[in-house]
Amino acid sequence: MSERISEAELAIMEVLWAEAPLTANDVAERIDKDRDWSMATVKTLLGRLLAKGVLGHVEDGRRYLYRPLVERTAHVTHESTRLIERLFAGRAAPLVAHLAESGQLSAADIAELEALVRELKA
Amino acid sequence: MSERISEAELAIMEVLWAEAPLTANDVAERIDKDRDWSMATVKTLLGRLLAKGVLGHVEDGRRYLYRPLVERTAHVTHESTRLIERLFAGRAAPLVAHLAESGQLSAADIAELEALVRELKA
DNA sequence: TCGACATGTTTACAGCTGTAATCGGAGAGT
DNA sequence: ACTCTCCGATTACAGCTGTAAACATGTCGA
Repeated sequence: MSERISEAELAIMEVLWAEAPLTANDVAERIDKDRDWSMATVKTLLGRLLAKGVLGHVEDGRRYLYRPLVERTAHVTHESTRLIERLFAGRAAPLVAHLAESGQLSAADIAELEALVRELKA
Repeated sequence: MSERISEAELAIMEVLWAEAPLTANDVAERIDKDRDWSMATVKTLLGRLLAKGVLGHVEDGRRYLYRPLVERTAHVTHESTRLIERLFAGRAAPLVAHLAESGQLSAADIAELEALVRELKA
């Protein structure tokens, strides 16, 4: 299970994670405008996601209502884990250390981390 | 610049980030054994990485000595940023929060984070 | 000098991706 | 009943990936 979701497919999933079930048309309307996809593209991607088993559909008259079959959280966990495995030898802390060293942590991030750590210790 | 490095290509890069310059043969020898690649595969990947401009080579007699042209750190930053942008709206703290919620932080990770946060505040 | 070996280059080929156009069938309007 | 329209399904096609075989060429031992 847990087929890979590509970049373009992710855009479709995000729409359906935000709201479901939706028709193909609804999805197309909600896709980030500056992606500028044709309806055909949206239909292709919906088809592929169905084939991959990460989307499901129920018939509604002559069209489908699509809904996600995997949760966003599961996907996020999957992708985060992959990154950590590939680039940080499977350990999460070095990722955070790297973010800090490469200046990718804002003051707000640091404050949040501090609160988070306090909770984790509790 | 900064062409995408694929999964298989990354294995080659890791070898060269660990030690360079190396000949194609050296690289093949150092590739993780259980990846079980033929010499041909290694040669193809080296060629593609050269074409992408992330590897450089100097001639050494009739063969090449390959060396990375991008630093591992730069690549790691690039990939981390991509993940954070795609799945966490560009904010780093939610990533860490997610790792915590999905139980991907070991006790050691938490200890490290604590130390890290203390340093960041300083 | 001649064949074996090493090494980079070219070609191969299936599967995935991004991006679509086109086809075919079912309703809707006339 | 006939046509227009909507919608999923099929087909298209180039570029990237994973994995490799075949080719060309230069070198080195016999």
